[in-house]
Order: sequence, then C-alpha cells, then structure tokens
Amino acid sequence: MNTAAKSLFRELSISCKDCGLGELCIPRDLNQVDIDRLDDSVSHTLLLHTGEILYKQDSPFESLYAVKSGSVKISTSQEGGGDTVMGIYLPGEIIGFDGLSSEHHQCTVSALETSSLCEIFLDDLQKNIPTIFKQLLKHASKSINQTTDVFSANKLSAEKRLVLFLLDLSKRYQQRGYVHTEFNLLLTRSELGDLLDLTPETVSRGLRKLERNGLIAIQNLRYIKIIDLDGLGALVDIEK
Amino acid sequence: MNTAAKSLFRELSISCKDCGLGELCIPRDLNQVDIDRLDDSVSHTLLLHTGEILYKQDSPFESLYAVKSGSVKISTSQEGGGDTVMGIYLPGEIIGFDGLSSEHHQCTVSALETSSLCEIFLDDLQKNIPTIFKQLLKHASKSINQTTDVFSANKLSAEKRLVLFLLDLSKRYQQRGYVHTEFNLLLTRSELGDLLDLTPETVSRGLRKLERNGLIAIQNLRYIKIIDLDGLGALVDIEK
DNA sequence: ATCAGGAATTGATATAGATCAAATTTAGAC
DNA sequence: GTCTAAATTTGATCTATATCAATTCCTGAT
Repeated sequence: MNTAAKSLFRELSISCKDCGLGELCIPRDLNQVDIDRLDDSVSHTLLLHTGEILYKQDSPFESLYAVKSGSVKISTSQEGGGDTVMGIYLPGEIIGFDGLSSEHHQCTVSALETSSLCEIFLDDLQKNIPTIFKQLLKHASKSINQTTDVFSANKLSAEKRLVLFLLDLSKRYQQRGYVHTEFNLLLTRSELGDLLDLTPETVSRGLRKLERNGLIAIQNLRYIKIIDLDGLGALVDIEK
Repeated sequence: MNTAAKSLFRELSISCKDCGLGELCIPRDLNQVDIDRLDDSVSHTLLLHTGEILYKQDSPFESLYAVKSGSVKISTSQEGGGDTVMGIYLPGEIIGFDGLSSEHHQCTVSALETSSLCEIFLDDLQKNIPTIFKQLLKHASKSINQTTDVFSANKLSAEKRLVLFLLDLSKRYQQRGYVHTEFNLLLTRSELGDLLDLTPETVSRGLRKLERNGLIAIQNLRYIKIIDLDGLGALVDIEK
C-alpha cells in the first residue's frame, strides 16, 4: 500500500465467497476450495474517500486492487504539467496492471467517491492458486480492450464520443445491477474532456445539446438521466 | 491456429533456450528447468509472409504468439467499413491478449514482412510452469502501457505524433539490437495515419517537412534514415 | 521492359473544435 | 446562511488538419 494511502481504514472483513460482486470480480470458474484460498491472498477492505489516492504514478508496484464499491479514476501526469484522466473503474474491475511491467505504476489512481477496494497480493496468489492466473490475464486483457475502445473512438466527432461514453457507463452500471438510465457522471467537464480528448467547453456544449434535443436530462451538473436510450444509440450506430 | 493461416509453414524447431531473443521474450527470471518446460508449451516456429493473416477479428482465441522475427500489425475493422491499424509488434513482443477476455479476438493480426512466430499454448503453460504466469501478466501489462502511450499522444500536434512514432520505433529497434538510425517504416502513409489518427496527406506533409528540415531522409518512400536524433527529440521534449 | 493501379505528393478550400473572454452557477469553508 | 473560488456556460474568433482534387511516383504483374 502506498504511503499516500496511509489514511486508509480497514473495514470489517468480508470474504470473497460472500462478496456481492461474485462473478464480476475474480471468482469465475473457481471451485469452493480455490475461493477459500483466494481469501488468503486478498486483503478486505480498504476504504478511500473522495479524492484520496490509492497509488501515485512512479510509485513501486506492490499489489493489484479490485474495486469493491464506489469508483476510482486513473490518470497520468503530463510533462506539460496537468493531469490527464485515462479512465474510470467501477465495482468488480481490477486495477494496477499498469505497474506490472516496469514494477512502477504508470498512472495515479484516486477515488471519485467514497469507495472500497480489495488488495490482491500477487505472489501469495501465485503460491495459493496457480490456476487463478488465467483469470487475472483475462482481466488484464479486458483492460487492454477497454483502452483500445477509447482509442478507436477518437476519430469520431465530439458528440459521438460523448454519447459513446454515456452509453458505455450506462452499460457498465447495468452489468453491475444498478439503474442504468440515471447515474452520476463522476467527472468534471474538464476531466471528461481529458478522457475524450475534448475541451471542457466542447463537453459542456455537447451535453447541453443532447439535453436540448430531449435525449438526456442533466441535474445538478453531474447527475445524468437518460431519457431516450434508443435515440442516443441512433446517434452512434447508424451513419459512419 | 486460424484457418486463415493454413499456409503457415513449420520451420526447423529452435528451442527457447537457444532463441536469440532471450530476455526480450518470456524467459526472464526463469531457471533452466523452467525454460526447458517452456519449450513443451511453445510451438516453434510459424512462418508468415507479407500480408498473411495470423488470426482474424472475432475468431476464437486459441493461443498467444510471440513475434520471433519480422513484424506484424494489429488492426480492427470499423463499422464504417475500413480497417484501423492499432499498432505494430516487433520481435520479443507477445500478441493475442486481445482475445483472452471474451475468448474471441478483438483484432486482426497480419504480417508486415516475412515473419516467424512462436505459438504459446496457454493451458499447457499453466500446467507446466505455474510461475510463468507473472511473466505473461507483465507482457499483458506492457501491452496496456503501450496502448495508453499512443492514447496520450493524441492531443499533440500532427508533427509531434509523427516524431514520437519515429522515436518509439527507433528505440524498440535499438532494444532489439538492430540499427536504430535507419529502418523500414513498414506502414503505408495511410496505415500510419490510422495509427496516429491523421490523414495520409497530413502524414506525407509531416514526413516531408521533417526531411526538408534535415532531420530525416526518406528513401523509396518507406525507408527512413534518422539524421538528427537530438533534433527530433527536441521537437517533442521541450515546449508543451 | 512495359503497363496499370495503387500510393504518395502537392495545392486550394472548408470546418470542427480549440482558444480566448466574460458572465453565471455551484459547492465547500467558515 | 454567507462568502469565495472553482466549475460551468455561452459567445466570438482562430487555426490545425480534414477534405477535395489533380498530378506524379512506385511497384508488382505480365
């Protein structure tokens, strides 16, 4: 655990087999014995409050983490000074792969809201359940595919990038059993701009245009209600 | 192995311990016994000629592959019709992670020149050398970091993106023990445009401008000689 | 060696989104 | 509840790069 996360508070432990995330997280195709072993390699649970940092760019890699509740953002510092948001992670998603190859993290991870995480001790895991590594590889692979999705989105128009972001978030909330037609955006216009490679002004104009056209409603700036899901889909599906 | 790769030809086998790639590929921190076991999980060697396909988007995931010699490109088909080049891979780099999470490949991989690859049987590997999975995770992690690099490059000017691409290629050639001041670009202006999110016209103008300014020389369109490495570095290092 | 079709270059113009600027709203600290 | 700084919105320009178009240059096939 990073020094920056010293203030982390250890909640009442919940074992992997009782965790509500179930299949969304690591345990998939694991038998009961392995799930019990999984518990021994995972620390339950770290608590982060809004803005608190899990690990910083350039800090030595120590563990992977599973998001248990809440959400975190990963960002990188640019030479130019500011930060660039690279993505947000929701419950069941695993973070930390960015640090594996060089043993130092390439990104900074911080909480977007009060969030809990599990720390996954990689070496313990390897000792206890060799078979789990394929699961982890799958999560890493997912991470890659997620990045490439954003990547391929970036020759699209500003409006389409915005709509794709909203639809992706909606889908991920749905997969986790939350309402998918309304949710907190979690990011400022400026952070969303980083992520989608747009200026805050363009993000604002785009969202307000979607609102004017009756596709979404915006409450208190960050809270989005999707009014016409099909309409949003149509904006990105049809014409190239 | 994909049906599209039926024409693959099996070369004389070379074992992992005799392979020139050494540390660049999987064997790192592996003892002799494990390297011998590695051989049993790897098929040596597949040969691909220019343009031949290793696996296609949507085809079922079967194996990972290590590039042994030559180079391959990975691309995705867009709804709009055309392909988009996502990256190129050089010897020692491992491909196929895109297929792990959904069991189907998200990308198409084809040879940019005559190339040889090793097929890595994941399940055998897991049986034979449980400890190797961390190595694989590192490669997956590298894949992620590589993608995010490209990603973070895309708010830069066309010229900087081009220079960064040239410098990255140069560095990777150097790491592999090749001359790093001259090399084949491997991609058409149009493919390079896909990768850097630029039009072929802008790529052409950019490269010709670098040539006019005496930083590079272009031979036969694709062959690049770097004349002023520091000059190129200065174009991307200094001002934001 | 010739030829044809794709790739690359070069120039002219159009435009999406950046940038600059100013007013307004919001949220956190006291 | 008030205050203050930051976030957001809105409007007016600017510009890098896309787009369109016309040659020219390669390369591979015959």
